[in-house]
Amino acid sequence: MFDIFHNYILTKTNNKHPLSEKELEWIKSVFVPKKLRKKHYLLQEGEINKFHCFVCKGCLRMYRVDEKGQEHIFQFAIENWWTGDRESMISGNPSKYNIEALEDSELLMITRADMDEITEKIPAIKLMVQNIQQNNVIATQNRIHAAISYTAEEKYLNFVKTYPDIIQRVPQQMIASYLGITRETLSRIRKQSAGK
Amino acid sequence: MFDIFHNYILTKTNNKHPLSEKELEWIKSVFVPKKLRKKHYLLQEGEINKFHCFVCKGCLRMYRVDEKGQEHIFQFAIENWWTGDRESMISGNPSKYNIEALEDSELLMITRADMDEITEKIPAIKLMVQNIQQNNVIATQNRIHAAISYTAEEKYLNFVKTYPDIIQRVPQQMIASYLGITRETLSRIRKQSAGK
DNA sequence: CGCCGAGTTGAACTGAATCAAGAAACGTGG
DNA sequence: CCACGTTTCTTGATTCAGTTCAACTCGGCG
Repeated sequence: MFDIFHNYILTKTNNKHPLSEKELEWIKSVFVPKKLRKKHYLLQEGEINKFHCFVCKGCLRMYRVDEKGQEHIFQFAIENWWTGDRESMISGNPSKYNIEALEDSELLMITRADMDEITEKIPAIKLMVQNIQQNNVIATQNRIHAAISYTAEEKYLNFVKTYPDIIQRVPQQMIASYLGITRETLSRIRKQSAGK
Repeated sequence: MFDIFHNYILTKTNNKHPLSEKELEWIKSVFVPKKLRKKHYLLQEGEINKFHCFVCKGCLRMYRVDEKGQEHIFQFAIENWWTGDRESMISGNPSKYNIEALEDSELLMITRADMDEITEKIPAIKLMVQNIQQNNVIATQNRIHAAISYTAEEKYLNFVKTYPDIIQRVPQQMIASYLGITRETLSRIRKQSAGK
């Protein structure tokens, strides 16, 4: 499991800051491996999110249930993604989100304090975190633009283009939920725009 | 102008890391003051965004124009907010956004490199940046939730609650654009839900 | 004083939601 | 490996929230 993470760090840092033996040991000591079976939960509404979670293997969804009982997916996380409710982690308040494994998954978990410390003290991690934050800013900016500007069809086509690897792994209805449209609408869109 | 910024830093850091004379001087040397008249632009589509901009006074909007000629507002910025197209800054690509002053405004601008440096070397700034990033993560998470879950009315009421100070300063139609609804719909919502 | 941008209101229209019913696809246990 | 139940996807009919188009009001500014 740490091989995957190690590799991820190298990629994120363009091998510019290879990890020393010592640093690697330290990293291994602060991350907690966790296996999560399909349909099991990493976080449930009402709990306080204490960990950043790196996905070595598998697929998860982070979603919220509104007053009408409707589910809304905030994020999918597959290999080499991070998940966790950042709001709960930052504020210390109970989370409004659930994080559920859609496949059997393998994770590496780390507390916020440990993460802050290794980020501060290991150059490779610092670079990695910067890289993640930047990608996140861009992705977020684009997601908001899509949400307020696009039609249902445009939202779907944009998603396919942006996350081709996720399309194949998660049920349609969850894509619909992520996009803020109904599964019926998505089904019709797919039929109608097949081959575009 | 720097008084306002200095105050802002103190607030953001709970006075835990007051700035030394030297630090203040340094800060003054890397920020460039800029006045911008109403309807003038801080950034136009196609330009590369080079600066982080802190708003000391005034009000701006950051928006994008889609293929159909429709404007979509990504952000409003009033006193004590930061603005700028982070995507363009990070990627170095031409921006798809415009930033326009809605009122006569006074800004403090700083290049990314300078910002990175003072963030690294001045503890108060580091704390401030962390604080901003955290607020940003939370605000963003909530905005996405609102965009994919709420009805037009809920979006508006949520906006009023979240940004009561902005409501009074910007035209209705721009609020509508920010929320991803039409000005007519917003007008009807306001009439119908008056007093809620 | 006249014009222009902002906001409102009405009527017609439409994209997407809702409701309902089947058809595939999938996984699990016998 | 098949049979059964469950979940996912599709399709149709209907409804509705929100858009579009158009006309009109209001307030401010030049």
